[in-house]
Amino acid sequence: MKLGRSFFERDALEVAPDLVGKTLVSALPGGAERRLIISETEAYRGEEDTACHAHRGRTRRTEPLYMSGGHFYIYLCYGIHWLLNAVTGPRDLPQGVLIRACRGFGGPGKLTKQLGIDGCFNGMAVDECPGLWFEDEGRSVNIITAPRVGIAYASPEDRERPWRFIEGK
DNA sequence: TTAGTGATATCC
DNA sequence: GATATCACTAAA
Repeated sequence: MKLGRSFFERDALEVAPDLVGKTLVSALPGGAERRLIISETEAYRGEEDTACHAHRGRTRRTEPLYMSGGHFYIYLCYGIHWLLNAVTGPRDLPQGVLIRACRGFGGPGKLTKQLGIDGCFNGMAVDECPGLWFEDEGRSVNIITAPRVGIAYASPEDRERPWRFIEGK
């Protein structure tokens, strides 16, 4: 069953662990579908979170984060890698969940490459996007939490927050 | 460990 | 205008 916007209109800290075990589906050119099971996510939570892109306020890049939950936020990192986020929470509260990995794929940049994701999905609604969506296949998994990675610039307390969610066994 | 890559933010 | 930064990856 396809996940609707209401799934994402909750706090990022609820959505991020819920997303682990869900299926990410992309429609490739030519009609094929690629289905991947999400195995790792991270929550970014508002202007108060110094690791969140929005912590310096609203800019053109972070604009999608301020939309209501249920939209994609996709941006180019290091000039090479598209990173996929799902926007969560109410409108005007910049929260999001970074999809870090799926089963069989080790990193956020690899994921988007594998799924053929690029900036053209940025800002699209998850339930109105013809090429990319989430599905709930009734899978339940154990979750392991850990500190987020790659955010050395954040404040010490934000660096330590256990807002990374990994599929356990 | 380090080079590569380019959009974005921030500073003149 | 310029330059510093960056939620990464692959090669060595």
